[in-house]
Amino acid sequence: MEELTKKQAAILEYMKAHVAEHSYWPSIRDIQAKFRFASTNAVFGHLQALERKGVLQRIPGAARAYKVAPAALVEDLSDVVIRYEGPDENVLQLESLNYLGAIPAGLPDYTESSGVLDTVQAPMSASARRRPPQSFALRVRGDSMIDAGIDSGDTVIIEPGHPKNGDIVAALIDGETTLKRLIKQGNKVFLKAENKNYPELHPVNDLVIQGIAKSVMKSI
Amino acid sequence: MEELTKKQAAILEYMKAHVAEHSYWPSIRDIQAKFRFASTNAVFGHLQALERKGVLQRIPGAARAYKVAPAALVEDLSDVVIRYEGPDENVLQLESLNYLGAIPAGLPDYTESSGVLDTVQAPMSASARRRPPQSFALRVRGDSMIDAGIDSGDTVIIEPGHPKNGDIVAALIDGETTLKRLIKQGNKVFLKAENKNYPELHPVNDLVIQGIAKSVMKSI
DNA sequence: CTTGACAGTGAACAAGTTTTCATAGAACAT
DNA sequence: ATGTTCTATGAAAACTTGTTCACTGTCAAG
Repeated sequence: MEELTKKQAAILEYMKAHVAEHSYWPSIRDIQAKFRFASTNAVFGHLQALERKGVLQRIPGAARAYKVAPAALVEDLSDVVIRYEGPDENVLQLESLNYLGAIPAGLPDYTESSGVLDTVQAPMSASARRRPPQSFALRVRGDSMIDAGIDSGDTVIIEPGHPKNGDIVAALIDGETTLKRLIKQGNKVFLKAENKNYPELHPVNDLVIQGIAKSVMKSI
Repeated sequence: MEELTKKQAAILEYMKAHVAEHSYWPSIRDIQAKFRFASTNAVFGHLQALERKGVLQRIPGAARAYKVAPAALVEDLSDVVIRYEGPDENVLQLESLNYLGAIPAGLPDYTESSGVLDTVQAPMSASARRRPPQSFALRVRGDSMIDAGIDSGDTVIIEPGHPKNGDIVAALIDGETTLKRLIKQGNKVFLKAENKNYPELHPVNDLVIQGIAKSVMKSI
């Protein structure tokens, strides 16, 4: 995906933050004011660029109406990836859920991960972080991760990034998204189901990591 | 809280559904079209009513710009509530986190609760539901709910609604939000910590329920 | 040294939207 | 009977907002 310029990224961030805080999108003039542009057209150009680069969708003619694109998450896994050979019977069946459109703003850095959602209202929660916008949610079907505390019906929040050995990842296998633990032994990569009944390691090739599972969400 | 008329409720529902599906608010004309009004003013009147009744906040003059009121959730618990007498040592300390502004859509009904987030990308997940916009998230501090699988550091998603006996609720006690199980015995109401070490029931008065805990979110 | 992407100004237009005004029937309580 | 609330129409006013046009400048790549 095409890279965003600094200004473009800043504007996109501002827009998301605005939605998060106010629950509605800023107008072009709102953005103009925020960035001290002398012309609305400066903003207009950036919005065009953001749309061209696929990260923002505008609704022509409509006021304060946008969508953030579902974010392409294909990582390069560099040295790791080989080829995938055949379907996996024990894969988790996952439905694709859209991650919540707007992520509340607050602190600018979300490089370090662990927290949840984000803070806006409480000043004391200044240490909270937010998810990168490309995060998405998956609803789990199947029991292959029950030993990791992830049950069928749970929703898993996936974030982009380079997975480390041992991470639980969402991987695209045979056109389907699966959730498993990533195991690296020597120069081989395996996907491991966290279920005593399926103890085997599955060697994989052509692995496309969609993101790293950061948190589970369970209904009470 | 003042009751909504059927039409008002329907319009509010539609608006929420629209935000959920498109990530931006409908215009008055959108609503007019949806309900087959011959005049925009029909909608306008309803919006005024919704604002007057405190469930919707309009931003005067701005297009497609609304907020849903932080849900006047002061339930009537009618026969139930008495008075609160003194601080509770075992309350959960919670930080207030903002719930994600926009919820992806799909189906229009979210009266029945249980699921998580929602679907947009996958057609197969048509059965998924979404949260009411007034939902919010709380980060848990303390261990008084560990027996319910809610640990310190977890994030709990709270939804508005009338709690049933046995529900885990977020309640405002002494100015602080606490998370406990709601127990109704006869005409008395108690808040119960889910921790073997604190087995007592705490009778409460002046109980303000902020919402019902629907799901927990755990970091992996 | 030209080309193209990026960034911006300034003004104006057209369309999208909210808001106001005037008017009125139906249901319902007083 | 009478007022009030809810519902709705129809038209117009007023404002907001996205969009376009013409023009300028910077900077890096080819």
